[in-house]
Amino acid sequence: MDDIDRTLIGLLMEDATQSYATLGKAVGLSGGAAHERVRKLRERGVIRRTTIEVDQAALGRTVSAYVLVDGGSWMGDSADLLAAIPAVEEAHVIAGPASLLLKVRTSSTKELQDVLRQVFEVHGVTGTQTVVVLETFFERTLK
Amino acid sequence: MDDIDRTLIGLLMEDATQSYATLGKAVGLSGGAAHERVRKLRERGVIRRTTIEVDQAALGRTVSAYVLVDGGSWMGDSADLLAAIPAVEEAHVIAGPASLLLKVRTSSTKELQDVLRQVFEVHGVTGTQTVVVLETFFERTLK
DNA sequence: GATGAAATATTCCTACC
DNA sequence: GGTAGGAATATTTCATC
Repeated sequence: MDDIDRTLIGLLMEDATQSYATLGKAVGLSGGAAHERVRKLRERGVIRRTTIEVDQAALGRTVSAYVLVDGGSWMGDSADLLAAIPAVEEAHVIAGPASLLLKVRTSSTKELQDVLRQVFEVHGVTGTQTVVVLETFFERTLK
Repeated sequence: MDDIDRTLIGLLMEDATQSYATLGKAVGLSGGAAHERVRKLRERGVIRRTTIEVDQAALGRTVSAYVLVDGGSWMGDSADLLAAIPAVEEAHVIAGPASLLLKVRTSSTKELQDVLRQVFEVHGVTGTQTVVVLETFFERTLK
């Protein structure tokens, strides 16, 4: 994991459709060598997968919210139960004012309400506090 | 934007290295037709770009935190000032207990402290409240 | 909009350094 | 680890429906 690997990762994050020949040129290697490095980064799990970035608003998901969850036991199957709610994008155990923090994305505030109801059904949850996003300045992936 | 488009988006989110022939077969179209649909989704901005998903921990970013910012004017150049801090992954204007919510990812708590110092330098910021992530159950992209 | 096929480009082996 | 070359595949364009 050297600077060349890090540069390759940065280039692929910007545009994963580039050819290995182009990538190689950018880091001073042959296409084959660049290909081999990327293959190993994938193999080692540094690169998890190649994916597309989708405009969530274009898919109708216009409501974003963060939900602080009180009392949810962070053991057992909480993670699975939360993962089973399709609108929950992230779930973290936190140090601070609550046990869990969720990021939720829905197509309406009504659907958000449904999600909160489902969260309440997770064992041990005693309360939620919801922070609704009014405007997103940016959501980016770090290099 | 029909069900076929939505299926194509879902398939590409899972694996954007699939050939158009494979994608076409999965939705009952020829490779050329699948290609044309994906091209239009890109053109219309529904698909923003093709990128890689990176294991942040493998890059040394092991500390994640959410920062509630009080008093930050959400007008003017706040967005630009926050975007200039490389560790800030997301910045949202929120309705609730604070003006802004940031997601921050750093390689140490010391670096997190530096970031908080930089946030304080943004015009109008009167206070911050930081929620440190202890464990991430999941971070996924919604279909 | 979709198809099928031709032209072009990329990926992915293999052999070698 | 890297290079180089070539066979196998994929992308992209285009005429046609």
